[in-house]
Amino acid sequence: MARQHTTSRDVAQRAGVSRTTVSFVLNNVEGANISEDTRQRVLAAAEELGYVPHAAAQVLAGQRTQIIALIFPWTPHHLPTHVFLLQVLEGLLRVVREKGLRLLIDSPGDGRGHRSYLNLMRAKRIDGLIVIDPRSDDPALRSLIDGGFPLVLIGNLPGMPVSSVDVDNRAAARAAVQHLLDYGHTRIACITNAPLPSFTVTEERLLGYRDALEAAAIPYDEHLVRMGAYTPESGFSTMSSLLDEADPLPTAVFVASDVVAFGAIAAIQQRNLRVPHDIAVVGFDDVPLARFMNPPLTTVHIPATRLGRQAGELLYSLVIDEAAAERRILLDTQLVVRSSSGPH
Amino acid sequence: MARQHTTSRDVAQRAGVSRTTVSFVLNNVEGANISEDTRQRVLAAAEELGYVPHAAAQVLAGQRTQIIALIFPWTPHHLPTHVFLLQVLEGLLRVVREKGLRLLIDSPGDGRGHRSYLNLMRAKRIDGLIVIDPRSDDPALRSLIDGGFPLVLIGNLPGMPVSSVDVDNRAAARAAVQHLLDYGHTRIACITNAPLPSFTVTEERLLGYRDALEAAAIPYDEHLVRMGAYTPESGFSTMSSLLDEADPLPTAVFVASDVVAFGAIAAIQQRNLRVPHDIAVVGFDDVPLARFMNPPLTTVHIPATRLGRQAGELLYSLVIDEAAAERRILLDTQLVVRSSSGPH
DNA sequence: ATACCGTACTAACACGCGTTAGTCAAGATG
DNA sequence: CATCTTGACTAACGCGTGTTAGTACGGTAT
Repeated sequence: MARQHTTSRDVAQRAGVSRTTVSFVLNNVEGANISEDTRQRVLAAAEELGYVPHAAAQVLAGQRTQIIALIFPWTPHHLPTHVFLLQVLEGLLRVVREKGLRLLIDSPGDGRGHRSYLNLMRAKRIDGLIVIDPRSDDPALRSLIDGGFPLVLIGNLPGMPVSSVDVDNRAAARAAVQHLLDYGHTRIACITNAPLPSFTVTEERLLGYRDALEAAAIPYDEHLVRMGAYTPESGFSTMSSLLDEADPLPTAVFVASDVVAFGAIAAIQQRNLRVPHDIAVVGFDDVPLARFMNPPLTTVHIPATRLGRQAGELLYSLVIDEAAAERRILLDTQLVVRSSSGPH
Repeated sequence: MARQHTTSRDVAQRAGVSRTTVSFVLNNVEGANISEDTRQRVLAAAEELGYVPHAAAQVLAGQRTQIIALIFPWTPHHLPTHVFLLQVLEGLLRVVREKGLRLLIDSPGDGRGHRSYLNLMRAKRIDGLIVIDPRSDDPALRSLIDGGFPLVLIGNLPGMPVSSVDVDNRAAARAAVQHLLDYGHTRIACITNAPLPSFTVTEERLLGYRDALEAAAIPYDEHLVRMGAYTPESGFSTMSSLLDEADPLPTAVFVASDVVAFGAIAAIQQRNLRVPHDIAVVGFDDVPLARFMNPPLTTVHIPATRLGRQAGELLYSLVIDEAAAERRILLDTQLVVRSSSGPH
């Protein structure tokens, strides 16, 4: 069996040169003087033997791993509805491919010790990582930042010296609610996501909601604010409870996440209320399916693919240039008006 | 700066023992006789120094990489609508976590040479891999199989000696169409996915469609069969063309993929036709959002999460036990009847 | 008294690569 | 002629681990 890894020694032997020469040739080392003749001999030998350098050996000899990691906060259970991840992957995989890297994915989970994604860096398994929706109380993140590891956030972590790519969630949410105000709505409910205190994203969107109301001099009514949990099911149930309990009913709802909005719309329609006629709905994310819903969903477009791409490129620059300074990039959002929202 | 990796030598020095002893202690080597006293000293030293073994060095010394890869055939561009991937990830990440592995993801793309996922194995970067929707004309797959690398398919590759986890797409599609026949429909259109000849999945679903028609003695009408492309957009446009050209209109459509069905439904509704009243729709996949559509989508449930889990466990057994025989696992599907289908 | 044996360790090798510091011959220079 | 450069290579080290083959030694059996 050819179960034996062919090593650079095999190539050297076949080409009748030393292992060093093989290394020089295959890595196109600048200062090395290799005659064109032997160069070709080495290349031919490597080709014939199907030589592929042993990754671990290269790493150990001081090279980079050529692997970066993407860490996302969603547990496996919640994953299937997080289309956002796919969009980020689209952008990120493009960069990864361009740069000849590989991508490892993981979620922090409860992963203490060995399982922690912090160990990915400590064990030098990866060159750097991207963390989506970082939690401010994550100790692993602190260690990474303190350790000076190449790290890019998708989201933000106020006050920490770390590179990030993000959107202005607060302003975007405010614009979405403003859109409803412009339509004449004054009784506007809000379904945001789980109140994990350290997830800044949902909090910011809630703040944007309050900003808009405040600017319109509409008092904040906590009975109109509910917490979903990233899933359409949670949208369905929280909207249902809202319809049960709110009196009078809201005439519009701002839902801080499209997939949750899908569930909310289903709940509204199940009661034979019509969207947007009886209740207008605005979502957040502009998931690919949003425009194919019935009715097509008015929502805030987040350039998720570009977030992924920019994060990848930023991380790459950090990996290549260790002295690179931290950078914070803010991408634009855009309100996409479709048919789920309308005049009061 | 503590930019220096702490090695097992450091631990040895601090505990006042040899590096070998450190290795014995930390790996709980069976035959080694280590006194409880020094054992504790070593453990303490490792803890104090925050020692984490260098992954590459471990691999080079003959250990496994503890990394497996998931290869999926969708280009970045098509990724965002492939919720199926997220579902598979849900199951797979669970296994990966249980076994203490890491997961690397990639798509074959056009990746020749260095970029090919084949090189992941050749460079010994991973211990094994899972390939979704394998193409029979993929040369990398052949090499992997011939090379005896640990490999599990999600999907199938008839006639190849390789482990796989799959569902019976043909039977499931047949059941879905039979459901429409039972409702009294006789003019049933079909929207399946791109006719890449080597993707067996879509072909099988089309065959199931034909099986059902044939059993009901309904002639196959190629004008009622269209090719989508995995996206809601493609569902929208193919359905639109079907509505333009088919005469008389079909009273039901079998769409071989939920996300495409969403687009198709949008196209139907845009013409002020009603689902299921004017045209009944049955999808395939039972994506998490299917039951929250308007109307809720009748579809074939695929246990995608379990596909991921089983594939992971199967792969793990192949990695651990090199002599393990190939296995083919077939999971059950189930028709989920909701409101997008109804009587003629 | 000598051979033996289990306990508690350690020296040294191998894994496969990148790379630094050479070697050696041929030609150029003083 | 002696010295220096240059071209074309190679011997040998280090990366950090796992592991095999040993060493030293106190205590038993013969």
